[in-house]
Amino acid sequence: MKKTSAKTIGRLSLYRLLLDNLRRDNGITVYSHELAAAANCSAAQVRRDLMSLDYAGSPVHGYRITDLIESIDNFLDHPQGQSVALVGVGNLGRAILSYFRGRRPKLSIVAAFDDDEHKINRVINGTWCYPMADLRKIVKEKNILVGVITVPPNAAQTVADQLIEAGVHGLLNFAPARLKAPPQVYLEDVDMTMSLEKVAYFSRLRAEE
Amino acid sequence: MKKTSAKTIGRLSLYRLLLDNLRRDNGITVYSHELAAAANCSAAQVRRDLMSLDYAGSPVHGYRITDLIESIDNFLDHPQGQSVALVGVGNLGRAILSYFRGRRPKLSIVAAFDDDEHKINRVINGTWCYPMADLRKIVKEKNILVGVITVPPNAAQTVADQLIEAGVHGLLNFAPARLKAPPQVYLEDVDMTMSLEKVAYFSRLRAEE
DNA sequence: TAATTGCTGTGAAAAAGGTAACGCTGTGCA
DNA sequence: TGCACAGCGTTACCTTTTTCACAGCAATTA
Repeated sequence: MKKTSAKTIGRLSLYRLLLDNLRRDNGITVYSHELAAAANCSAAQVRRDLMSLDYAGSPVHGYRITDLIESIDNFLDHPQGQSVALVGVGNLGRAILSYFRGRRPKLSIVAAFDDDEHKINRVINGTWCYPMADLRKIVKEKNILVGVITVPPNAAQTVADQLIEAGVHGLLNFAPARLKAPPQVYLEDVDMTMSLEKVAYFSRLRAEE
Repeated sequence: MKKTSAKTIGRLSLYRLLLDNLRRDNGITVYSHELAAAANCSAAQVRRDLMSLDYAGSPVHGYRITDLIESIDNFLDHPQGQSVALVGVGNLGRAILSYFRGRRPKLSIVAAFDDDEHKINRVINGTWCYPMADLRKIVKEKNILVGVITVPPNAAQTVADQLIEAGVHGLLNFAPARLKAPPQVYLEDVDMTMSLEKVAYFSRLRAEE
């Protein structure tokens, strides 16, 4: 069994989203080129990505939407579901709590953490907010493997260390800082400044033509 | 002159952030391997990325921090500054308005748009919020080249079309949907669901070892 | 002065990622 | 029936991106 690249994993997640939309519109089957058009990529790309799954489409009818979704679910999701913790209940943290609320049945933010007395020990945007001091205990209790970091950049590394020490194996970092983590921890940065500056740069190039 | 890849542009933006931190800590010079350590990449990568700039480091002292920052500024920023519009002042939109507020002098969100009567015609998180009907007029008036989309997914394409029609050449899309845009528009998606699912997948793999 | 050191810039090699092409299969139609 | 077709899975190829390796250079040391 050969391992699947992070890019492919990302696209599988995207395909699932698009397939959910198609199913909602009462679609039954879909061809690779249709999925490709929806995903802004090539049909060959789609077919290649789907090779990671143990589901084969029909050359005649394409892929059965429900079956394909189920295959992606089996591949991406943990059967018992996975719990996520979010640290830093500021503007961005709260927005993300709302954003993910109910989005994926098998992957939900089950605990938020902050230091602010006005935020702790109550429900914020649907999620209970604990004090930072309880982080280790709750992460272990709830068997949390994934941490989302939405604290200011100068606090990000400390928070990451605490999460890792508590047993987390994946971090999604929204703070504009690069974190150090041991190799057994998967680290993904969402750097909005970087993204915006990229868009600004290329929009200038395109506009000049 | 050979064109610079999107990945390199992103890393240049990252280097600038890291260099700003170093300068704040009274650093004078920096070696490629130091910058690489801070950026979680290789020294060769750093040196190659910096080849896009017309600034050369000294083999003995490395790079002068202020000079390097200035070179990146010259390369990435529009000399007169660039204006950005944000559409969709929900939870995420407001968080992003706060997030970017004052972060980059040459790149600022100068207008927000929404349809909600409670949000329009007033300042929200430091930015004036206009009704959607004024989008075309304001974008042209303020010479806005970049649009940030933080509306629900079913409205995203319509908003994108309006922005493009108004003359925008770059879109930063936060909605979980893939947008269609002509080739003269640069399109970047920030897909938080995808990112979280990627982290969840790999955290599971790492934890199993 | 001559040898040594450590880092830069850059060509060459390697790895990763994406595309094109082909054999295969089941269907529709003459 | 037999032929053309359309799309899948897969391999081979090509492009992009990253890493390796080394010449060159200024300071330092002997």
